[in-house]
Amino acid sequence: MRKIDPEKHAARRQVILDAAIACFARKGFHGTSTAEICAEAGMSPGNLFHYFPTKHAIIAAIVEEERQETADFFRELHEAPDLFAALLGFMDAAMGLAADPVYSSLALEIAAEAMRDERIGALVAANDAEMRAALSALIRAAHARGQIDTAIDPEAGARWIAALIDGIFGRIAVDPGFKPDQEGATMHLLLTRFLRPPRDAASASSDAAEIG
Amino acid sequence: MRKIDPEKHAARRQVILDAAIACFARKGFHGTSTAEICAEAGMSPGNLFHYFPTKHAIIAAIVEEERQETADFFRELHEAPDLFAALLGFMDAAMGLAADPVYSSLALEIAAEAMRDERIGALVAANDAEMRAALSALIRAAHARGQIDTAIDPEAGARWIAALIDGIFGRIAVDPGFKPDQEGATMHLLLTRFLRPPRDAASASSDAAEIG
DNA sequence: TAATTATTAGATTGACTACTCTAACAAATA
DNA sequence: TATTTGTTAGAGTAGTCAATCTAATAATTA
Repeated sequence: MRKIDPEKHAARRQVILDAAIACFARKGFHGTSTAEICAEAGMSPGNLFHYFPTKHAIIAAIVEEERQETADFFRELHEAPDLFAALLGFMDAAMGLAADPVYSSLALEIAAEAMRDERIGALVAANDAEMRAALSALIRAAHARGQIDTAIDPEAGARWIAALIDGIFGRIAVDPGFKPDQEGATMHLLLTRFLRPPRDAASASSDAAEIG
Repeated sequence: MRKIDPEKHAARRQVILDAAIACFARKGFHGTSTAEICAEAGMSPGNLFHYFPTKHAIIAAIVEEERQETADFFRELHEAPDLFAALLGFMDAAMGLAADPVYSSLALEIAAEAMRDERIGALVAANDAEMRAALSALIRAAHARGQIDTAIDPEAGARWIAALIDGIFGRIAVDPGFKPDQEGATMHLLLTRFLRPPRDAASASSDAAEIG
């Protein structure tokens, strides 16, 4: 008998995923036919459906791939001496990804699909929760080292940092004048003012008073 | 002969638009068939296509409707005595809209469609440019009154405020724990620290130094 | 009232959809 | 070598899609 070669199998799956990513970024999930993915991947529908049972399974695999990549990125982040600087580095990396039109189109498409299809929604929500958990852990560690203002609640801070990342992708989608490589300075200023510990106790408490 | 009654005509169009909004929010633009819109609107396809030549024209009309509403909102904003407070009010209103699942689904769907269809993309970009122009004008006026830090460039500031709004909708899409009515305080803190004039000149310049 | 035209219904069309089926081919084991 | 089984192709299926067409009806004006 013959056994399945896991490496070859995975490589073949990846060919399909890469083709699907290109198509979904170009025309969206529902705007792409399985025939188009077949053409991009250079294979027959019989072959494609040998590796994925449904079109839905393809986008689910893409979301899972995404999760892996984000998790890998965070694994290295905690070793940095200055955690606030590490956070800025993470945000710069997010800007770099957003600058890639394929990546940003895909991210937006997945977010939209998450609202329509609750199976995708659950996967995306899990990814997001994982990222926010890493971010709030980073904030907590930075609190201990005095690198981020303890007035910032770790969970709330993580949420708004995540919102800012979502916002970057939103800008790419609707604002052709938003150039990631020129917007880094303002983003750093925003994050610095939002998160950095105040120089003296008085100014921190007066900020808090203003938001009442 | 018989002339077209503009009021009746507009009302009938609105029935279709409202039905389409409900459908698009539920299942997305490409996930919704014209037959579904007909069912929701309670009319035949012949009738629907009497008022809109294509399905695309329907979503285009929805985007235009959106533009009107945003413009109306900004018209009143400039008369406020405290422009920073007015901005916070605007952001609170955005959070209120985002809390409506129909509105937020639709906004995300339109953003995703803007990346796929350049005709929609152009409409959405025009809306966004209009909103950012209003925001930067508000920042400039606030500069003159000392209500917003002059270290914030009006255009860059407007871009990142817009990014924050996009981010709110992103949170709604992927983070079920994001409750708009509980996140206002952190948002106000972020905006206050980002935009408010510093209490003394020294701290403003030291912020600037940190982002180098 | 007669003529005109806006409005509406609903069956229909041809293209397209995700996916299946059958069968051939290729590789690896016994 | 013989056999098993993973891999591939491509025609085919049942159904859906946006949009059209024909024709009937309702409202307005002359």
